[in-house]
Amino acid sequence: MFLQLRAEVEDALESALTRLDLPTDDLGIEEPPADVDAVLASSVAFRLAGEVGAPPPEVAAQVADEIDAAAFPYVSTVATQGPYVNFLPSDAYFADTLDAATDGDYGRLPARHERVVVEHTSANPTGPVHVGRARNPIIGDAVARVLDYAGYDVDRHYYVNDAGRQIAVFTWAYEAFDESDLPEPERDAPEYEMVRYYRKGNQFLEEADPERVESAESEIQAILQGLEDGDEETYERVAEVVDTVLDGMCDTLERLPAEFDEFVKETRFMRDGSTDDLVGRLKELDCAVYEDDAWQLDLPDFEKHLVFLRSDGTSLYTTRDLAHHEWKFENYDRAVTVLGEDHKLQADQLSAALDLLGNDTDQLSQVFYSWVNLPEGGMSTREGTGIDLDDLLDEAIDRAREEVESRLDDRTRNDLDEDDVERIAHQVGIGAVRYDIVSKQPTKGITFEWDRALDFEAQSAPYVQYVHARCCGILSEARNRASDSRAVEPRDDDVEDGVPTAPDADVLQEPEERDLLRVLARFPAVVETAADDLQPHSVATYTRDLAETFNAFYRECPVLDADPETRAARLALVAGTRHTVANALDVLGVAAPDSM
RNA sequence: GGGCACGUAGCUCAGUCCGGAUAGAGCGUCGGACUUCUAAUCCGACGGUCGUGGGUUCGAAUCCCAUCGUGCCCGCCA
Repeated sequence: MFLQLRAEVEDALESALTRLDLPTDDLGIEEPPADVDAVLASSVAFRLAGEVGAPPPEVAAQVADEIDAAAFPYVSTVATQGPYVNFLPSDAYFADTLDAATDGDYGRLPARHERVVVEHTSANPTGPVHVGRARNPIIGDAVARVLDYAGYDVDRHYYVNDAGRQIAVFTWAYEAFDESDLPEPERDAPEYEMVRYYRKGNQFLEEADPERVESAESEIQAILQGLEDGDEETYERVAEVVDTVLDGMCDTLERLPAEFDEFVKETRFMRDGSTDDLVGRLKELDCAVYEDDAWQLDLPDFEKHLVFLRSDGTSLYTTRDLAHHEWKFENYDRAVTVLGEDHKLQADQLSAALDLLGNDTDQLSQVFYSWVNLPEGGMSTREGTGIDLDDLLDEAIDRAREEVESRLDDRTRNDLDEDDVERIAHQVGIGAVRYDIVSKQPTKGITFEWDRALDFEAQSAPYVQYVHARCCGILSEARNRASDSRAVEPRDDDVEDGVPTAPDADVLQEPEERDLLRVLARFPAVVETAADDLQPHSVATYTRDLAETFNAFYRECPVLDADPETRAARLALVAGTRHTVANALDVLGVAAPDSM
């Protein structure tokens, strides 16, 4: 509704200014502060005061006079407040909001028939997923979800770096060392078992005798060369390591949840010849130079050259990534990549090179986030420093379970069985971890601290999830009472699952009811903006706003014991809130518990 | 040295891209509210030179310049 109202306000202002013979390039539309009744306002009078030769409040009055509110279904009144022109919503605005929100798909925007690929995580398959990396799947998955809600046709890709030196080291180490030389794995999972070879191999290369290191290096080099030459046996050796570790990592990522439609391997673009083809085209570019026996690009606006072919004739990660991106452009209308801030320069160079190759780089958007560090520094798979994501999630679930159980004791509730407790512990524990990360601007630095990451108070997931549980509680109670009364009186045809299908929004006149409807009305616009800006965290901000507004309604407006007409309308409002909270949390990838 | 990000209440953050109505939350502190549709809730109080200094503007947390602090990057690694 908000989107339509905004369109009406634009229309109203534009035509009014045109009739007054004033410029319409900046309508000054904004959302007024909370204590103003209007849903939208315009500050255009400030700008036009000079031109008109009158003080802003007078200009505002002229503009307001020129608008006929009756011509716009969702505008009831156009009023000035000092220099501002305020647009107040009509009854139809509230009625249609109530109606729209009771749809389970509320917040999903019409299909755009545009294919988007969201690439995220893409962590090297070298070991367990640690918390330092966890921001990528959480933000990436939320970006994919918000685009999905906004009507895009979304695919999620994990780009698998299976051709780099680290993977060659890993493959060598896996084949060279015996399990009896390794420490016990930290968990009974493939990536925890495998990472021991990786760490052992790296340690060996740093500490062993020079001759032994040299012989290891030649084996590693042979693996790299085998991949470059398209040797089938080498691919298989590497794939065994990569696939095993990746499977384990994905089990962890699924817990968030973060799932992928496709795992795109880097070697794919070596095997299908597209990297060779790309190298040929790069050499033809005007800025291509051959220096120090290597082919490089002298990119404008970049200080350093970008090497795309080594002196030994092998390709680099960036070269393959160029082929990878051209492949994305062929198959999708848009490509979004979620990357750590340390990849910023590389991403800019990639973009510049793609542009020179004749691609439309407007199709490519990159979302950057800063690393999660420990108070004592960064996390590293190779060195084994860091908090495993599995441990964080387990701890979160344990703490959530304690919370649920202590509440059970306090309230002597008997409506939850063991399965319920376990389900709630998972939803709340994982939701809290995820919400904590997705609700912040990705560019802000985060230092990991257990107590802060697992704080269930504060502005966290449980606060919002609780609103969903409350809504479900009211609705299920309404159903119970409806089924009790059905024995004596016939079921009302206008009632579905205890919720009236055609409620009368006009009876919702309490300020708390109106405020809630206003917030509900904004949800589709929030989704649209979050998708346009690739900023899912703004949806998290919205969920807090919605939860707070619902809690005020909950305090002031009894639902089940109200008179029948009010009860019906309020039930619809609760149902609408439930869908909105559930969908907003779904955009963030956070579960919405039916009870807590 | 160069580039990019970040700096808002004691702490953690919205708001900044696209300038507008007394800068909003939560935590913590202090004080209140459960015979009521779930108190993981709500209400109140205290708390801010929006890093600093200039500039643009009728108007700046928001735009520009400078400066300080922190992080990241500047490899024939990925």
